[in-house]
Amino acid sequence: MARRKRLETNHQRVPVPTLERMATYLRLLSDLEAAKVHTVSSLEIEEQTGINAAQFRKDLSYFGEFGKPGVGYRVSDLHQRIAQILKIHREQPILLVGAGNLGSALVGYPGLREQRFVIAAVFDNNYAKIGRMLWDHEILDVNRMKEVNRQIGARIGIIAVPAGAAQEVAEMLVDAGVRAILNFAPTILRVPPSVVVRNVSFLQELAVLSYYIEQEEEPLSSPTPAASSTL
Amino acid sequence: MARRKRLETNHQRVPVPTLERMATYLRLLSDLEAAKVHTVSSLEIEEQTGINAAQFRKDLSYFGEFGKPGVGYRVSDLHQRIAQILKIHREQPILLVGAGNLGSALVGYPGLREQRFVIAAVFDNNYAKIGRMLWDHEILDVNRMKEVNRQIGARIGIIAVPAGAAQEVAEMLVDAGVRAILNFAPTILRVPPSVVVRNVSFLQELAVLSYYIEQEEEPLSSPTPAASSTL
DNA sequence: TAGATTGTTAATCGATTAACAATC
DNA sequence: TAGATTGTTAATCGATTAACAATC
Repeated sequence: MARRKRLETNHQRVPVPTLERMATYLRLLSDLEAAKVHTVSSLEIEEQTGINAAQFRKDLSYFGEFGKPGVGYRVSDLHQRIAQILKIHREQPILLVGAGNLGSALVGYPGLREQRFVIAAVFDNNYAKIGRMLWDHEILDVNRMKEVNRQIGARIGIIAVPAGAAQEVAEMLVDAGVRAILNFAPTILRVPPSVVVRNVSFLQELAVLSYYIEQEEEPLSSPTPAASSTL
Repeated sequence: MARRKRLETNHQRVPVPTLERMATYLRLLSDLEAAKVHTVSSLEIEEQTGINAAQFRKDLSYFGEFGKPGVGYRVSDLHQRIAQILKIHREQPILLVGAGNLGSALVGYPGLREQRFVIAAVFDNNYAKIGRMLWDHEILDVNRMKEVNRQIGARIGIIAVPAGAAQEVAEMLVDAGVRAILNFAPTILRVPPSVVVRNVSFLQELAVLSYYIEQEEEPLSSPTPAASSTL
């Protein structure tokens, strides 16, 4: 029912799966660059990622022309242009809310910097934590978020708080000017249509994996009724 | 090209998006149960999750009949049956590889237990870490994985190691009997077709979000244009 | 019974892939 | 030039949603 207004002005609406793959290509291209490979073809991309070559070319076609027929793609060019498309060619500041275990792991994750994401401020609502350090960040009071972000101008926020607090935090982030939220809490967030949310839920991922596990009739020691018929 | 043999025998092949949503329904149902709600209709599910009511009913239809026309679904029944479908109705042991920040956050995450996932063993290859404790787990030598898993019989493994080590770890997990892998490393894993992999890549998620950020012509000092037209 | 809501079929929509003319 | 590989159109596939008869 809800006819979502897409926030991008672009040429053509880019499918989300395409964007996800763009990030994959970017990573591969970094590796190739590091390996001093100068040129790739779409078929080589397919071999290395498992993503169909036509799919790759189609994905790129949403953004322009990138290759030379008969030759392929220059690795460094393509890398740079994709980085530009995803807007990670320059530093992107991020607000992190939640200074627990997960928050700590995120701040300490070196991969972020590699892709030019910078955690610019860390917030928590726990007075026992506020004022203490998380790595090289002082943990700030969540209530200072809006004020602090006037300086930073971050457009991306990460929610790493328990499910019960997530909705409230989302609203604070939006109020502070954030337009995109990465949500680690297992809750469905309600935000204005102009704000994009993506959820990272490893519980959900585990549940999906769990489904695929063959139900090996129990390492059944003795009789153990162990209802069998899976049907 | 690669015609993937699906490992499930089931009636009909269940779409992955359906499985992902099943996990969402499960979570919602837990909340409803806690709130002492006894019955839900598909329309109420739509209101609370944003997932189309027809979609919900279609999703369930892959697994059988769950509701009463004119009435709806009994929350507790539905919860239990979905848990059974996803095989999280009983404890599911997991092997965790990588005792770094991320691994630590995972072991310390209380949500896992709530969904009956149990991290049964933690491995690392760093001799400085092996033998030390991560929460209540002794960190074990990766090379003991196969041996240790003979006791545990875990079918699910989590990879929380740097990208460079991920492929090797994946192979060790498979060798140890794991059939499903949750991969946090930013690499594409190559595994036998009988093994399922799901990737959790928050860098990728951030990259996707980043794309959607309006490119506000730099916070260029004074006038603050504050670009409005979302169109 | 009348009203509500299911389960399922059919229609729609969108994403993936194959095929090929254009071009280096 | 001949061979390779692109960018794009058309064909296929699969997932989402609307519609409705069945049924509580």
